[in-house]
Amino acid sequence: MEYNQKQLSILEAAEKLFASHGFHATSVRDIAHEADVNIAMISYYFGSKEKLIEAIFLKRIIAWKMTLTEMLSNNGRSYVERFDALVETYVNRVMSNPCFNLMMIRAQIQEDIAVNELIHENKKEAYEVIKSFINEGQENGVFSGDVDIMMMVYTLVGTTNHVMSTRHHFQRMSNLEHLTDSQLQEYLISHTSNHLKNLFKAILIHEA
Amino acid sequence: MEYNQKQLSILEAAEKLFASHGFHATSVRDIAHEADVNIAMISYYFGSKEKLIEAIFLKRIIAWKMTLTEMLSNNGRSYVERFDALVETYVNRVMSNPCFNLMMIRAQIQEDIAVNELIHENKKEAYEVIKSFINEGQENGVFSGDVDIMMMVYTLVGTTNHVMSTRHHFQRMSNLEHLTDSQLQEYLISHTSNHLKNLFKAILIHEA
DNA sequence: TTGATTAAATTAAATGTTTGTTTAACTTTG
DNA sequence: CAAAGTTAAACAAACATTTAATTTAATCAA
Repeated sequence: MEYNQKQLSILEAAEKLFASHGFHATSVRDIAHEADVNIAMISYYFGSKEKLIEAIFLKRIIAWKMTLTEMLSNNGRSYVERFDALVETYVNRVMSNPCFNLMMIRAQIQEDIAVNELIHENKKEAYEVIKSFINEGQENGVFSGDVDIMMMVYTLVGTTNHVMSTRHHFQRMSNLEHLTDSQLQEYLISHTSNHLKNLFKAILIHEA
Repeated sequence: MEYNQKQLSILEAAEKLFASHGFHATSVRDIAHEADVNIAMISYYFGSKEKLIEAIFLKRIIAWKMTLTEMLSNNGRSYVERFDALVETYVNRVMSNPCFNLMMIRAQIQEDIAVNELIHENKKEAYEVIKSFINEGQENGVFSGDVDIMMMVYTLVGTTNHVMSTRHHFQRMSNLEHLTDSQLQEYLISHTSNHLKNLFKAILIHEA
């Protein structure tokens, strides 16, 4: 799991190219060129193009699982605070790593890719963690009881993914073409997470 | 624009294969085989693989534009009724045509595909139609004034797309594996549109 | 209704390019 | 000096597209 500099530049280049052109449209030659290494190094280090994409997913998925669990099990903060943190952190993470998340979206659509099962298992685990958290909040009377948690998670993920993956459409439609890429990213993070937090609170929090 | 039976079976086969494997992973040989026509017929009728995908998009986009405009400009129904119809019809349309909509999602992610500009123009048009409708409802005091219409549309599209594109993950996570594909589809349509209608009404309708 | 003529439809085969991967030779490193 | 790293070249397979030959369908004068 420890990668040297050459392996890391291959992983980075592959993530970038797989994200913008797709797995099949990206040749190992393209990756080698982008990473500035010889073509044979990819087979040498990763075995094959398929194994390469698997390595990319594993690296990211493990990192997210840790963040999620730590974030929700932190008992120093209230349920609402932790829920807000969940939305904010998720949105931030997706917007800050467009390349990887585009790969993720693509892989979920594709049915014939090997990493698909890996993704499903980890999505399920993540969902169970969130569900337990909400259920706990419901038992403590903080969250409303008649919430479809699954659909709420789908709205969180679906909205964020859609904003991220069509961010340049969004930019043009909102007349934000004067913003730089990082300014746009900042705008989308705050805008999307505020929108979602409002939306969820409207159905999740008992009226005072 | 009038297609014969052979052209239609090519279009149908291509839509199916592009959707499940992606544009680049689908060879014209695969399409020819699925459509049960000779390989050369695809170049003969559509010129190239690129032109073929453009033809598919044009066919669908024109149909949706008509539906949307008719639906919202129907003055026989109230604003709320028309808004509900918008959500319901959109969700229904996406869920009932998974192949085409997966192609759409894919194309929006991909930056180097020719149809991308076509999609952007039509998304913008559709958004303007919806925005005018909501604004009209706001002027008439039916809808709340402080709604981020753009983000709401992104939640509609994002949630629906995400449910549709990961519908088999959804099925497994919800323990609905006993349902047939068409039963699942029906379940997802009602479930998703109800969820979204509730969500939007919570932020869109003035409290009575 | 015939037979000739022409354009459209259809085909198998060939084209030249690009693909992922391997090889075998070479260089660097410990 | 052996193991790991690196390379250009070679490999067969698959790719989109074109070609040239053949069949089908339509038109129309006799």
